[in-house]
Amino acid sequence: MALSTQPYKGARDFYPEDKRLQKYLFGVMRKAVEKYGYEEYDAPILEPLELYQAKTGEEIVNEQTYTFTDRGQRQVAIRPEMTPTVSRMVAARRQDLAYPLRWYSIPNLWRYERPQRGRLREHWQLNVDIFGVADLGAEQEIIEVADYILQTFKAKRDMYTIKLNSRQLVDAMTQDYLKLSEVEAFTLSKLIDRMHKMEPGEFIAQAEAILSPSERESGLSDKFQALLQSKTLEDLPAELQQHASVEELRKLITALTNSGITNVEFDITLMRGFDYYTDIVFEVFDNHPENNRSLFGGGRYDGLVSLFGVEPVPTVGFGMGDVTLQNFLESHNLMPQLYSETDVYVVIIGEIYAQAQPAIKKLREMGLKVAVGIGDSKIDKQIKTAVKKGLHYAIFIGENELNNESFVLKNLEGQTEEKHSLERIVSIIKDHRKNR
RNA sequence: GUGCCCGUAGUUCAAUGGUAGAACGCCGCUUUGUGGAGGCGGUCACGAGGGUUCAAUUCCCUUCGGGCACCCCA
Repeated sequence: MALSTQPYKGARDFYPEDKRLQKYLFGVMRKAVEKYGYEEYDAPILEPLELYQAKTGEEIVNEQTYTFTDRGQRQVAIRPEMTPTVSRMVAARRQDLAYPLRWYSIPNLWRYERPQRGRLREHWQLNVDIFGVADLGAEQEIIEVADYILQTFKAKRDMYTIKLNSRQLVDAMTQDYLKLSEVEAFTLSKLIDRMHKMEPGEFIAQAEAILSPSERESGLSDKFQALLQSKTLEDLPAELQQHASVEELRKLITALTNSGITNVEFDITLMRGFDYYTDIVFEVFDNHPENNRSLFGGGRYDGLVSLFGVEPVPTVGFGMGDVTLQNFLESHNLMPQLYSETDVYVVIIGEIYAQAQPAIKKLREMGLKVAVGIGDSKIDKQIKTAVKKGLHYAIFIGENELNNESFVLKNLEGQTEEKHSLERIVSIIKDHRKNR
């Protein structure tokens, strides 16, 4: 029985053309976030399991995290997300760092799931966080950065919507306004998270199941449903309008709108999966009918750093997954044509490989990325190889060329050939590289 | 973990209760200093196991693999 050539379930092989795409995506991300002064960090893919047990969210830790016991009997997890790790790093140097801290990373993360569209077991996720800013300026900047990245990918505003909510508003709603117990409030928040995926009747039935009999009788269910109909902050009941979080959301929406980000809206049903969010949360939704889903999101998590026994550090951040981003870009036709890194293929004619070396070396010294047709004596095969690799140019080097110091430059797309000196060839190819 | 769909050449697909075809690809030849056109030739497949049957790639079951949705989430 031969070995399988398939990659591990839910993980991807990156062939050169795939890696090229990944490099493009990551390159755009890096360039965008660095424009805002964010610095790259990294960390191990393995962490002690208990790092995730405190705040990540029950299901993710218990059922979706890859774990094993190492030879020293330690419980080890393959990181399912980056936020606990970066919080650990900040806590470790809590006193030494220059706040506000602007950090980013593009780690690969693992979750044991059944793969499907937009979700695999291994994915790469841009994590962007700002540490040490307690006021709304942090949310504003983080959302601006998130938006800027999409803009850099040439997305238009009608392609996506940025939805905002506040965990504090949700708490005020469930605990103060509806007077639910903490357990009921938590269960209800998870249910609200799924509201848009359910039939209204089904949703009501499940919501009522959470409430106690006396709560049902006092008409709480109606009150609750009316609440969820709120499409804007102004639709909220007067009692809730007084809550500080409403004013915060209002300020944030105004600030973002003023800076040109007009596709933001309040969404009372937005929850986010992680338990560590403490205040404002946001999520970016794809508006494309074929890919109508959450793309990525984030929010404020002021309590994580202090889990490591140091003074709290207020934090806002988000994580953008590569798989969903790719779906987004494909749905909206925003994927660019990508080319090989290699500039030119040298076709060797005859047994002159050794004699051709100085010319090849010169091409590289003058700045070209040069692949040489070794291993094949036949010219047609060498040309075919270059075409198949998607290169634009081939240079022929044979006895005549070496004697005359004039080389045939073949444009593999236009099927044209010109004879030039090496210097001239290099400048032609460099021009082409610049313009594509 | 639950549900639905699907496993046939390298790839995308087809047909059939009597052991399979195409397209593209690949290899060779078609002027041994020129590819992508055309021509000729060639290469390569029924995921695995069991059952029903005279006979299974086809029907049934199991298993493995893949896809999609749910759960959850990026």
